[in-house]
Amino acid sequence: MKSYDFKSIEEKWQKVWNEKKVARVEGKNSSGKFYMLMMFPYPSGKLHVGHGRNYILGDAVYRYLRMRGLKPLNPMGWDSFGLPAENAAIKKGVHPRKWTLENIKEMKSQFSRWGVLYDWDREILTCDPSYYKWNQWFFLKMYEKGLAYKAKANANWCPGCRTVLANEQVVNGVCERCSTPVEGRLLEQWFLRITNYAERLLEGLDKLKQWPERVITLQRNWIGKSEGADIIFEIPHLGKKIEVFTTRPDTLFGATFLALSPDHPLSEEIVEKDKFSELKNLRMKKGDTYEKMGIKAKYTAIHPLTGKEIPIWIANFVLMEYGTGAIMSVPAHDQRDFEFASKYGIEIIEVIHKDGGFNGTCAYDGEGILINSSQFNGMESERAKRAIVEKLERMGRGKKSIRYKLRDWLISRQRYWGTPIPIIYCEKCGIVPEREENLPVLLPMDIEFKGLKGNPLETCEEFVNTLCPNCKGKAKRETDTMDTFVDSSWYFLRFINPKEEKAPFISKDVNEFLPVDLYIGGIEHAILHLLYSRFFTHVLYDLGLVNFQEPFQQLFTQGMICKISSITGKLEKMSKSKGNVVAPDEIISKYGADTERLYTLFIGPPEKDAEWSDQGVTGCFRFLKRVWDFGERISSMERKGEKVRDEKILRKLHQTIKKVTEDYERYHFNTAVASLMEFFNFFEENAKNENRAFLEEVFAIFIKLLYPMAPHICEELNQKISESEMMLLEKAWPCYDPQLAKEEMVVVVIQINGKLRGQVKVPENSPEDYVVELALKEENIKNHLAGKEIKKKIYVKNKILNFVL
RNA sequence: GCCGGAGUGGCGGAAUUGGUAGACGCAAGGGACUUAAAAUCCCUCGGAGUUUUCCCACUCCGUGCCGGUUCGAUUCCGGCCUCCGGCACCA
Repeated sequence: MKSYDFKSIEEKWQKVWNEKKVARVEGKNSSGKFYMLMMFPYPSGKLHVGHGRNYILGDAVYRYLRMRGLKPLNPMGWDSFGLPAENAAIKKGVHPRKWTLENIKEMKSQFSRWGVLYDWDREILTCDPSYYKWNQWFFLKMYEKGLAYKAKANANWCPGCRTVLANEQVVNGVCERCSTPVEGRLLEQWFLRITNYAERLLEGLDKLKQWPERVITLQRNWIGKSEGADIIFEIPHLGKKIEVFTTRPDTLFGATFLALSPDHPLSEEIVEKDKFSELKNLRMKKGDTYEKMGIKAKYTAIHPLTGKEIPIWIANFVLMEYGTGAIMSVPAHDQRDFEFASKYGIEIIEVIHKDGGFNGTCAYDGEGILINSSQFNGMESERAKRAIVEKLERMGRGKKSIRYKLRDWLISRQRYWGTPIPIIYCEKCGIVPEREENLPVLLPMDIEFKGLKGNPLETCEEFVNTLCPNCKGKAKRETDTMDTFVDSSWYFLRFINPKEEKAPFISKDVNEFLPVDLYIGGIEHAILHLLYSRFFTHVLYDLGLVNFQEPFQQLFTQGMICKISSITGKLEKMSKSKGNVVAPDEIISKYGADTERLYTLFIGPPEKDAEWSDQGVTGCFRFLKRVWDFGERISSMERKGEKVRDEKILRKLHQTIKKVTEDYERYHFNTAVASLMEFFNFFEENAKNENRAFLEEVFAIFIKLLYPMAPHICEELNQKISESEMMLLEKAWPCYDPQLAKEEMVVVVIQINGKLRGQVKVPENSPEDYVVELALKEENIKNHLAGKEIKKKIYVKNKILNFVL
C-alpha cells in the first residue's frame, strides 16, 4: 500500500491545472454569468496562512460552483502602487518596480502552491502604464465635471510617510500605515468631490441586501447624515451674518451665545487685536484632550426670533470641518455648551421641559415640551422643529438643512510610486489638464532612491518641465501622485477587458458581467476601498459608462487569522510586525496544501476571526491520511461479484450530501468539514464488507463532496478509482435522494413538563396516538406519570411528544 | 458617550424556523502494538449525585447575570455585566 505522498500529488495536479489553464474564461461566458472576485492583494512579499484564508475560501467556492455547472469569471491582479515599495527602494536602493515584480512572482507561486485557481490571462498590474493611464483618464473626466478640484485645506500630514493622507487613512490620530502621529498642515491638494454623492451612497446601501449588516452600518455612520436647519444670526456692528447648523431648531430660544471655531473665517475680525496670540493658542488646542476654552468676541449677534443680543465666543470645541464651523449654543440642552457656559458664566435657559429633564447640573438633550419659547410654548419637540424652521424660512433667517460627516476625498500624495496626476501649471494659463491623447503621463523610471528625502518627482527635471497643452508656453507638471485607493476603485471593471487599449473597458461587456456577483475580502476594507469603489461606480454611471450603480452584489467579509504574539503576548492579527506569522510553506512541506486548506476552512465560521493552532492542523492531516488509506484499500480490492448495497451507509451518505450542499451554499465550510468527518467515521466503521463495487460508488461521491476544500488528494483518488479520466473539477456535484436522506426510523423525544424523560423510535410521520401508546409503555415514563393526571399532550411530528401534567 | 458584534466543556467550535445542548476537531487521561519512540488503533472525557460487583440505567444542576413569555428558551422579550470592533467635542 502506498502511503499518502502529498508532495508529489500536489505538484502533479498543480502542474495539470496550470498547463490546462482550467480557470480561463474566454470572452463571454457560455455557462451562465457569474463573476466572483477576491480582493486583490498588495504585493508586499511573502504571504502567510492568514492571507491564505481569503484565497482558500474563494477557491473552495470557485470549485464548488464549477461542479454546480457554472464557470465563474475569477480573475486576479495586483494592487501594485504604494508606499512599501518606495520605502524598500529608499532602504535598499532597489527600484520600486523591481521590488514589486519580484514580490508578485513570489506570491503568484504561493497561489499555485495553495492550489487556488485564477484566470491568469486577465492578470492586471495597477503600476503598469496601460492601467494607470485610465486612472488619469478618469481624473480628467472628473475634472471636467467639477468632481476633481484643487483646494487649500488643513490636510492630514504624516511625517513618517512624508505625505498627506485621506481622512479615512487616519486611525486614532495616527497614520494607518506607519502609526506616526498625524499633523495638520495647510496645503494645496487635489480632492475628489465624494460629498456630492453622500446621499446616493447612503441610499445605495439600502439596495445592498447581500452585504453584511455591520459593513452597511459602518458606511452609514461614516457618511453620517444629520437633518436639521441652517440658521442665520446677524452681527449688526460688523454688517455681516453668521450661519450655524443645528439638529435641534426646537431649542432655538435657549440659544444664549454663538460659538465659532478658531479656524472660522470671521474669527480674526471679531476678536480684539490684543487677543490674537490667544486665538493662535486656541487653534493649537483643538481635540477632546483639551479642556473647553474660548475667547469672547468684541461683537454680539442678534437672536433671529427674540431680537435679543447674544454674545459670540470663539471656542476650541467647535470644528471648522463640520457644518458651518459655527454653532448656536444651547447650554441647557447640550452638554458641551453647558460645560462652556458654566465655565464662563453665560446665561442658561431651559426651553425643553420633561420630568427628570434639565436640573441645572447637566444638560438634558432629549425631547419634551417647549417652554420659555414664546408662541411655541407647549409644543412637542418634533412639531416645534418644523414650526420654528417654517417661521425662520418665512423670515428669510434660515432653512431646512442636511449635513454629512463625510468629507471630500483627498487624493494627492507627495510620493513617487503612484499614478501622476495629469495636471500642468502654465505660467500664463494657470491650471491646465493634460490632453487625453497625451496620456499616460508616464512615471519616470530612472530615479535614484538611496538616501532620498521628499518626492523624487520634484527633482526630476525632464518630468517637471513641460509645455502648456494650450499655449505651448513654459509649464510645470503636477508632482503629486494619486492615492492608491484610486487604483483599486475600478480594477474590477478592468478584468473584463484587461488588454483594451482604447478605453478603460468596453461598456457593453462590463454591463454584461457586472455587478460582481460575489466579492470576498477582509473587513478592514469596510469603509475605505468599498466606499471609494461605490463612489467611482456611481460616477461612471453618471458618465454613461456603466448601467449599474452598485458594483458588488454580494459581499462576504472573512475574519482574520490571529495568533498569540511573541512581542505583545496577546492574541493579534497575524502579521510580521507582531512576530506571529505562520509560513504556508512550513505547513505545506509538513502536511501538504490540502491539509492547510482543510484546516483553514475548518478553523471556525469564515466571517469570524479565528485563532491559528498548529495542533489543530494535525487533526485535518490525520483525516486526509485516513481518507487516502481508505482509497488505497479500495483500489487494492478485487472486483468480484455483484454490487451489494448497504442501506445504512447509503442513508448516511445521502444525508451527508444534503448537509454538505447546504453548508457550501451558506459558506459554512467549518460544518461541511465536520459533516464529512462524521460521515467518514461512520463509513469506515460500517464498511466491513469487501464489496468493491459498492464501496467505490460511495467513496467516489464522498471525494466529490470533499473536493472543493481539498482538491489535490481528491483528484488523485478520483483518478485511482474512477474509470473515466475526467477531472473532478469538471464533474457534476452529487445530488441526494430525498427518500434516502430521510431517516427510516425517527427518534421522537418524550418530555414531561418540557423535561427530557425518554425517547422512542418510530417510522417517519407516525400519528400521535401511536407515539403516545409507545411512550406510555416506557418504564421511565410510567414512573414519572404514576399517580398524575395528563392535562395536555403536545406532539410535534418526528421531533417531540410532551406530556403536561 | 454613540453605533455594531459577541459571551456555550480544559480549548476551537456545533445546534439552519423556539423542540434531545456540547456534533466535529484539538488537548488530556487510560489501554493495545513496540526493546523504545514516532505513527496507528481502542476506551473515557460539562459538573454533582443515586443505583450497582459490572453492565444497563436514573435524578439534579448547567449555554455571562437577573427576570419574563412558553408545554418547552443557547434561540424570543425586558433589565444588567463583561469583552471585541467602529465612530467620537459631528452641534
